[in-house]
Amino acid sequence: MTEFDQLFKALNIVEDNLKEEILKVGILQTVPENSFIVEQYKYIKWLALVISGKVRVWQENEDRQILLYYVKPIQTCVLSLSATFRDFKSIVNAKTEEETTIIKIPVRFVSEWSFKYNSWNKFTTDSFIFSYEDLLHSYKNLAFNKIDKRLLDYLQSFSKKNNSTNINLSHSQLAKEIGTTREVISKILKQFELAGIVNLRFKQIELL
Amino acid sequence: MTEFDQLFKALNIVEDNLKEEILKVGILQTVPENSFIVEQYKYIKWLALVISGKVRVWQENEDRQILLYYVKPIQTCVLSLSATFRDFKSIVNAKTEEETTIIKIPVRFVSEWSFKYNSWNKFTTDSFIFSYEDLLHSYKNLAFNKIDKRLLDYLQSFSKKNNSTNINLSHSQLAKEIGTTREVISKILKQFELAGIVNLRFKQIELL
DNA sequence: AATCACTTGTGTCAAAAGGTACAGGTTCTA
DNA sequence: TAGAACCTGTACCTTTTGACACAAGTGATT
Repeated sequence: MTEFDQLFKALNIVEDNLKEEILKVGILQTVPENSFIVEQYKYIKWLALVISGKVRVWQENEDRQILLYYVKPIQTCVLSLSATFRDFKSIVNAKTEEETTIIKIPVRFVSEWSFKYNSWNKFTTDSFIFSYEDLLHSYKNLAFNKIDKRLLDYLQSFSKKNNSTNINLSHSQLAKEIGTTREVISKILKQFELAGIVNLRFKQIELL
Repeated sequence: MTEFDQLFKALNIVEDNLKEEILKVGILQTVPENSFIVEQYKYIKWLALVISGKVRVWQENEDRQILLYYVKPIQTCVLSLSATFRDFKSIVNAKTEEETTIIKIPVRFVSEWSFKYNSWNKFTTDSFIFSYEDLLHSYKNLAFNKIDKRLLDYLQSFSKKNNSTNINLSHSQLAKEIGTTREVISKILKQFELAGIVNLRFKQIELL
């Protein structure tokens, strides 16, 4: 099965015309690790659909940064999507964290198709809805929970997603995801260890 | 001009068929102050479009709450909108803060029209995009800025929206919007006054 | 003018989180 | 095997924010 077929299947694209159009204008591309897919303040020319790999999307200030979400197969970055509807600049950064295969669609087709093809319309709408709720969840989490709770949540959902109780992340990586400093993470993890919640090893955290 | 005509004009609805449909199924309603439009965890049956008045949308925890946004004329609550696309429960609360006139559309039409009518499609898409960026802005603000900066931002944008340097809000109302306590607001406002940024009067803050 | 509900001001203390500094551990590679 | 680069642990201090307590001001109503 080609990458395009995977895409059609995952997005429930049944219209032959749409398939044809996607095959005609879509560009399959494999991007190495640590490459920027979109950069803050730059114009977006393509909508990238991730077929395999992983893309990290975040925003940054002068000194700190905050994770917004990861784009995984088969998804797209909502913020690129929203930019394509307005032919606008990106307000976030997105960078591959592994070798990633994407299908690129020139922006001008994206909004056109959403009115022309039902399945594409559903895909864009669902992307917005899903992402909005995801961001809302993060916002609520940030507003109501202290760092220890947020860290524990992060570890648990990470473990769940990767189907392993071993989390191979350094303290500074965790700090970057959660939006705090390395020392704070180290201290809290130590508390967790004393409380019997985790085992700490070099670059590895085991959830108990 | 009727409320429906106002709506058509504001949303650039030109299709006669769509106008007809809206007139047929839409219900014009005037809601008194402090009424719930949607309640957290309850099913959404109608999409409410605000014609005049003001609706506050927020989320709450056990003890605290956090403002998400206000729905003003002519807008709709994105979260209701997203719920209508999935016929789902509300994850927020929305309550009128003034007497508010709304047009209610039964949910099943909302997604149907978005594929059928270009202007409706544009309206829903724009609502999602606008709201997403709005929420993103709030998220970033919460993540990177301290309370004094957030308070000042709030005051300035409030003043801008209402076209007046006088802000008639009590300290506890401000605390509720920003997600902190009344005392913290009082102290920060006092600092602002000493710094010559504001004048404080009873239930009124003048931005200088 | 007395009362009530609400608002504002402020002092003290505690908790949460961040910043600095430094010691020492692990891994890799030249 | 000696760095270099990165990771972890922790002590100490500061800033930010929140919690509690209480005094006093304002406006409306009776």
